[in-house]
Amino acid sequence: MHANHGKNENPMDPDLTNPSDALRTESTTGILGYRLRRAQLNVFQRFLQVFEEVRLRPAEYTILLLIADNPGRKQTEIADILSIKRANFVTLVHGLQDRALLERRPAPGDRRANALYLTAAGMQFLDAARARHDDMERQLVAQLGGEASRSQLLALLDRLS
Amino acid sequence: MHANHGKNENPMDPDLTNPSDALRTESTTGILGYRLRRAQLNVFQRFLQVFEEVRLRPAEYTILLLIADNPGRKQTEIADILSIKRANFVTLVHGLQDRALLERRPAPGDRRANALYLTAAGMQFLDAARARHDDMERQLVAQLGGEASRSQLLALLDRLS
DNA sequence: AGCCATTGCTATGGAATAGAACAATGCATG
DNA sequence: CATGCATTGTTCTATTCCATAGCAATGGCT
Repeated sequence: MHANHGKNENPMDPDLTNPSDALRTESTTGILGYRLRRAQLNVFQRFLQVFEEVRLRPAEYTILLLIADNPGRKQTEIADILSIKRANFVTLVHGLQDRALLERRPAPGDRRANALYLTAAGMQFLDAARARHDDMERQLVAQLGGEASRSQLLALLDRLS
Repeated sequence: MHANHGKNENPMDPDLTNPSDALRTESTTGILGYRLRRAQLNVFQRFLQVFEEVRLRPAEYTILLLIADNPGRKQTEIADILSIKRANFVTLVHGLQDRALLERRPAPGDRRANALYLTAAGMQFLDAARARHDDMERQLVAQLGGEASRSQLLALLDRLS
């Protein structure tokens, strides 16, 4: 399909125009992983900018979202869904707890586990964050070319997950 | 990986508190950045597995590809294209040079710069890597549902980069 | 009671990424 | 050609993310 190897393209046009010309990047543009990473980095970069003001990072945002929709779940459950190791999840949860955005209450029936809940401040904070994020998402959708493109992209990404 | 063990399901209490029920994840499934990250992590994970045997990481693969298609370019040029900081690029290039896959020759006309070239071993190594990667890519395309889906995905990712 | 799994946690290491600073060199302009 | 500024490769360092190992407390099963 695209196994471009070494020299090819147009043999009549041997690139003798400029010594410090643009580089040839065809070999990377066909790599799905590379393109995925570029796009993901770009989107995350925008997220970091938008949320720098409120000091919220992508992982933290998804944690708050999940707890909001699943109050009372154990740390491990939330961490597993997000594919975050239990060990690393501790720091994240403690950070959010220190900011009084969530609570760790003893889980009923299991004295080992912590049940996670958003505080009132946490819910309020999350609402604001959601609004902020919705704005960002709208920009991305506009960049993609519309809602249809967005769902198309999500469907394709789903097949890679 | 392993979900609930399915041993807590008593017919007596169906879902009063849903102790080990599936979590609600709708809030995250609509987030482009989140989905991008999941897919990218998955693809990278596969790359790492496939290339563990030959000890090649994604960044190194793209470096070799770019040098192969642009021999004699300066480090900064290659690094810039890949959005790798000059400082971090040094380690990567030195590692590949230590493995005799590439050479840093003095750039003609600029005694500060290094011109990068693949060695014969480097080209041979890259050819094998390319074959290995093409196999992986074919698997991904199959997962996506065909070549049309692949180019569609690439086009969409392009709008986010 | 005994054994194993799970939960939250600490400690630690590796890898990616970013910034500061520096010597050598290039380059432009006066 | 002298001087000031920019660039190149480099080292050092800090931060963040991610993975593993291990531990005390607890749960659950037999």
